[in-house]
Amino acid sequence: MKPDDAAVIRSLPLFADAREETFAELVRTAFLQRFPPGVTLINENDEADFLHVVVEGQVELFATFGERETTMSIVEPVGTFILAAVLNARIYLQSARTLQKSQVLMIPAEKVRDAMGTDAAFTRAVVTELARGYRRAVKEVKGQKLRTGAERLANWLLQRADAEGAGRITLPFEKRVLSSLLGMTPENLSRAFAVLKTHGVTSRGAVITLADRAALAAFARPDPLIDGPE
Amino acid sequence: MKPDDAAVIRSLPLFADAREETFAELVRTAFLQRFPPGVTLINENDEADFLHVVVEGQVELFATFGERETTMSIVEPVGTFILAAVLNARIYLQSARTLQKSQVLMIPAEKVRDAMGTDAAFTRAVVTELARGYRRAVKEVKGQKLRTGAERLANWLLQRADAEGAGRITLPFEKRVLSSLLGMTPENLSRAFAVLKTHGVTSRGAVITLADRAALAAFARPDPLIDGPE
DNA sequence: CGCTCGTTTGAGAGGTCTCAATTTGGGTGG
DNA sequence: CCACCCAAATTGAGACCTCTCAAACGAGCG
Repeated sequence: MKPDDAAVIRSLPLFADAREETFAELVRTAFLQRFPPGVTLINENDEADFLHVVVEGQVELFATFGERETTMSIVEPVGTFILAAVLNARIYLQSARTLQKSQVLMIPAEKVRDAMGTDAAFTRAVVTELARGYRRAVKEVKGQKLRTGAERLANWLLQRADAEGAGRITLPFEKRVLSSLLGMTPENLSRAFAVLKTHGVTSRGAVITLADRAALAAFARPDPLIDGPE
Repeated sequence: MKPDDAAVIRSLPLFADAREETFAELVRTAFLQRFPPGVTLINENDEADFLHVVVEGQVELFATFGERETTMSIVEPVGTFILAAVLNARIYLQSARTLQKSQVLMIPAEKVRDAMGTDAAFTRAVVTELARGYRRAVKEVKGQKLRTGAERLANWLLQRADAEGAGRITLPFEKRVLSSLLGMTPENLSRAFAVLKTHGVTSRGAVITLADRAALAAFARPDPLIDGPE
């Protein structure tokens, strides 16, 4: 691993407060691997062997039930995934596949658990990160149960626009993935976009333009208790 | 608080491994309050002041979006709620109200955070409990996105029947609450029960009978990665 | 006994899904 | 650089699921 990769990972909330020895030991025993797009990294039902850190690229977390499948989240640099399964030494609830050429750091689960026993600051960071993820999942449930598909899309667009600080968004992945992330079919996403056209949303390919933010917000009714990043 | 109440709380996974002083301090500064049914204990958007432990009765966690409302979970003795908000000193994402006459222990959030700094075993238990809740929430998302209403009901019934070890279930709360917990309307729950009639499910009032577990399971396709308790 | 509230049933509208047919747009190879 | 090609996206039709509104039913309680 390159020194600046290590520096970026070190700056993650999860590792920033850890002691030097703790971080060194975690990184020393970790593997940094490159993957082409479309590779399955983990399968639900497998034992949680590694904490994963996306250093480069894009990873999709998804879940299945019989033949049905849904996208649970997209992890981009620098983000971690399946912390909970690692901590409780459980099996994965979600599968993961690369959407782009990616670079992933894999830290042995055992080392993470060991580090918690010896580094209180790291443990505190783990708690904070876990609680953050927990709250994200709760918000996801709220969005799914309380909003329609078009509302979820509208709020996703608003959030994205705010993050990019513009009225023009470029989708970071295919619409098919977005539809699954929002809990609908690709066909339905198209129709949701058609609905939002009456609120100033136009799309050409992957480029979405929000002509009237206020009108879209009036429809979406964004709520920090559902849309907030944490 | 009565000594045996303290003993029950002490036996919770969250507190079982804590040092004696830690537990004593937490309980010493806590309030044990009784509430009649229908009382709102906390409101989403309020600051997280207390970790709540349901000692007796039944508490409903719910969330709202505009005029819409949905039940997030039901907490029964002895269970805790809103741990994540307490740990990260954030606002509540969910509201809570009593469904029955209840007794709730309220531990000041600050004391919980303090205890984590001084008691590593307690901290470890907090991590485990958090991760458990996180995984529960992920499973909830999976169920909502991957299953139909009737399927969610069927799996809920199977889980309940297994817990009670019988083919006959008595609903622990109103069907209205169950419908909201499962993410549908009361009318739709009735129709879901009608669907399950063809799979051996009959109901008279709050008493549900599963005549043919195998047939119901064939319809529900229970999955430990969605239905499991943790 | 009769009220009240939860539940059920019915009808109709809206939302979502599947299947199928086009259209679009990006990527590749000539 | 361009034409082709294929996957992704859109559009349409019909079925299914879910929601709302309304009314009837039933159980529990005063």
